[in-house]
Amino acid sequence: MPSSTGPATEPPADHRKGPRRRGEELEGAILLATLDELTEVGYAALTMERVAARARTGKAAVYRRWSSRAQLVVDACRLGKISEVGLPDTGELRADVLALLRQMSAKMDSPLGDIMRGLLGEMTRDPELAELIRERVHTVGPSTILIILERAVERGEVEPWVLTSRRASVATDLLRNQFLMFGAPVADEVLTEIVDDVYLPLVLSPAPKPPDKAD
Amino acid sequence: MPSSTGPATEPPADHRKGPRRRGEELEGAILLATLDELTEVGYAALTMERVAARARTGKAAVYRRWSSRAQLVVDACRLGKISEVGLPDTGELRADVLALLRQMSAKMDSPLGDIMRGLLGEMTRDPELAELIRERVHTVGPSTILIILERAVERGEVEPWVLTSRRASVATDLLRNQFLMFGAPVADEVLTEIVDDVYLPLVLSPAPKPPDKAD
Amino acid sequence: MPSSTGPATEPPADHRKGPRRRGEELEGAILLATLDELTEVGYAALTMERVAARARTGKAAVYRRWSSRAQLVVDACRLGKISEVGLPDTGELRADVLALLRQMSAKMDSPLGDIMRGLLGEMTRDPELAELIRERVHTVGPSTILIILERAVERGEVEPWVLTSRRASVATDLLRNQFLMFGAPVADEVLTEIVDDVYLPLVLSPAPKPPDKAD
Amino acid sequence: MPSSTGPATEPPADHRKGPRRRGEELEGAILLATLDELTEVGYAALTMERVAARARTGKAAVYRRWSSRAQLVVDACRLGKISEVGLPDTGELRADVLALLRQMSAKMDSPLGDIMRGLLGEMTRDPELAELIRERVHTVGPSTILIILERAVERGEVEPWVLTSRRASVATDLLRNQFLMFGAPVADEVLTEIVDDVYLPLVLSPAPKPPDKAD
DNA sequence: CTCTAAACGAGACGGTACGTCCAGTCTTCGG
DNA sequence: CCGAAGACTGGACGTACCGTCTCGTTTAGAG
Repeated sequence: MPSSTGPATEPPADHRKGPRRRGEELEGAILLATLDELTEVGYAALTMERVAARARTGKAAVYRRWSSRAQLVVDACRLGKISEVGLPDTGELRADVLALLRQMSAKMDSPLGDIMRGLLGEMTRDPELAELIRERVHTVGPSTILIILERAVERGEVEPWVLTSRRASVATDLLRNQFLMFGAPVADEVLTEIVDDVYLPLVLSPAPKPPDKAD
Repeated sequence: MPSSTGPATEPPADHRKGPRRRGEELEGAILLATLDELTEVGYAALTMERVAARARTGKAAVYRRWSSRAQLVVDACRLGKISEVGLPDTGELRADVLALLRQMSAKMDSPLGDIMRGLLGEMTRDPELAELIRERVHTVGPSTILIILERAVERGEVEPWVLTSRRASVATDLLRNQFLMFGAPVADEVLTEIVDDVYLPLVLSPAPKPPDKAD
Repeated sequence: MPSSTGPATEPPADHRKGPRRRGEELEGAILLATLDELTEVGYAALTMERVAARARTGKAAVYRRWSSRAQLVVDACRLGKISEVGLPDTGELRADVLALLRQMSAKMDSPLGDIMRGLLGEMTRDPELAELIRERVHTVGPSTILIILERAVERGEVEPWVLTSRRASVATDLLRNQFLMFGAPVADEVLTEIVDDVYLPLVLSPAPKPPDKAD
Repeated sequence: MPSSTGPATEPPADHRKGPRRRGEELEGAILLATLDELTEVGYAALTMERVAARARTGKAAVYRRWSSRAQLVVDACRLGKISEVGLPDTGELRADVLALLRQMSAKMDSPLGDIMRGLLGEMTRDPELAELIRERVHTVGPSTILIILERAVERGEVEPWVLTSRRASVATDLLRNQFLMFGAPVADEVLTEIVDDVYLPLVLSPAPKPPDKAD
């Protein structure tokens, strides 16, 4: 409900009369329009043309700021805080991780799921964009789970070396994979399996010893 | 180079003269054209129009068989055995898994990587298609790793319960996630990390005990 | 309503089972389908494809018998007696002619009007077809008005030379022109004008003398 | 030969470089392309696609201005003055009329004949278009013959009431009918028959008296 | 407080591809 | 072996967007 929150601040119906929007005001209007389009028709059907029309501006004003659909959408998500997740803090590692996975799973079942799929497909074309997308996606999980782990370390639940290990992000990585392969919603049973059968055993076990053979 | 292997069997340049292709012959020609397009321009730039032109037929003949780009590409991959991986058999679990991951990683660095990304993005739109894609993708890893595990079980390296555990496919799942998030090629160091730091500890450890609390 | 009169004689729904229709039976089915299409969608939108589908057969079966849409429609009209007009016989020339024009005008306001327009447009392409169409169109007027005139000659209303004069068909020619230029329905006032202001003065006046100058 | 007259003014071969054509310039280019197509392949084979390609523009630019083939062709004819006829002025009614009919007959034997046939078939579908066509066709005859008649009235050859009578346009109406029914070229003998046997007797005779019975 | 340069809105432009429909031709296979 | 049924090649349909561009207008900010 991006734009429905502030109808009073909407621009007048016809901008040929009245003051013309510029700079940040216009940028905001375009991003809002993008969010509306994303929720209504989804990422795949979002076009620059429709976004411009919805924002009551011209395509040039959009292209001047974002050279591709993907970049526009990434920015719109940032504005909409669409991919924000709360930081669980139950005092126990297992509950924290499970809460995080559930939040992520809920996001994936919203329009954000479509968006994530779509953006992943465009990462090949533009390395810069790829970096942007990774940052976005990472805040939905990896960076959060690190904080969760740090607290567990402070509580003594988890040993410090885990924080820099590949094991740290296995839970969110597996959830992401599950979503991409099987779609949303992800069954809660799957989440508990990931936590209890895979993740907790990994982060609670002692440090692995390096393999005998390098290769 | 799908079609370049057999120029002698290629259809004549102009089908207005000469016998008209039908049924399987035509179907094969279309799929070959699809493979050629995939390798030349990639999945994102593949269009029904170009495929039809390249196969020297009309769009209708293509749409009669495949109602969408994605379905066509899935079938073409099947024909081209693009996603086939060999079954490693070194007599040792670690080497087998590492060999599999390396094969998968190589595939992901070929046009198949693009295709995989693109198809994942279209899974939302069509559940039937989603199932097809899952089957395709699963043969590139999950089904193979199960065989590898079974052999390890026979050798006594791994306990049988692992075969039905979520742990079984963690290696390929993490690799897939790594590719989707960070692109190809996947550093060999990452593969060994996945194997030594995550996968082997998981499948070689004793069975997890169920959590104390259900939720 | 060509086909609605005899649903009992309709072919079974699926001809892949059951005996195939051949020869006259199939021919009749195609012509019926053509009439149905003509009344439903009109001449302009009639296609060989739809006719074949409606007759539950293939296009080749249609093309084997009629090499063009126009020829098919001409035959269908013949079957449907669409262009038939009654022969007025009131005992008076003016009333006969007026009755004929009114009949023709009514026909022109039915689907036949569309058909006539359409066929006239295709006469250029095929001289054989042109001849067919002329015959069809001529029975709706010229040939009938000659009979009317013959009776008037017998009654002594009209002099015999008129029968072989260009004047004989002026009434129907003008009506046809009026329809083609201004569409149907043709106002009754126009019909009486044609009769009283043009046609009767022409056929009731004495024979014209040849012009003084040849050119 | 619409476009062949001015190769020097032709647009550059590739409009992707250089300034884009807009407005009237582009409109003119499209109409020229239409005229060229009309003379080369005729009305029936004229397609929006070929016109756009020939004018080196996109289909959208054509559709934006003309929503149908017929409207485009009508405008192109207007530009090409294809249906223009000279105004004969010999000082004698018979010679004037004959000259007009011969001009019209010549036009009908040119591509304009095809065009006229084709457009007549499309009048049913679109009343607005029908009006446009009528205007076009009317300038090729009816409006001209009225001027001829006016002059004859001034010379005393013809009585004034003829100008507002249906008789005035009988010559051109019959010629048009002759063309549509029997095609072009119309034999010169037919033209003289229309003039000497039908038209002159009609316009030179005294005013008709209204019929005794209204119906 | 002008005057200029940039940004804006609107939408036309030259293209590409869409998915559908149809024209005619050719192949297959049933009767 | 004929012919019915239907798949084939080819191409036009009218629409939607792409990313660029032009046009006139509005606005900010420099002088």
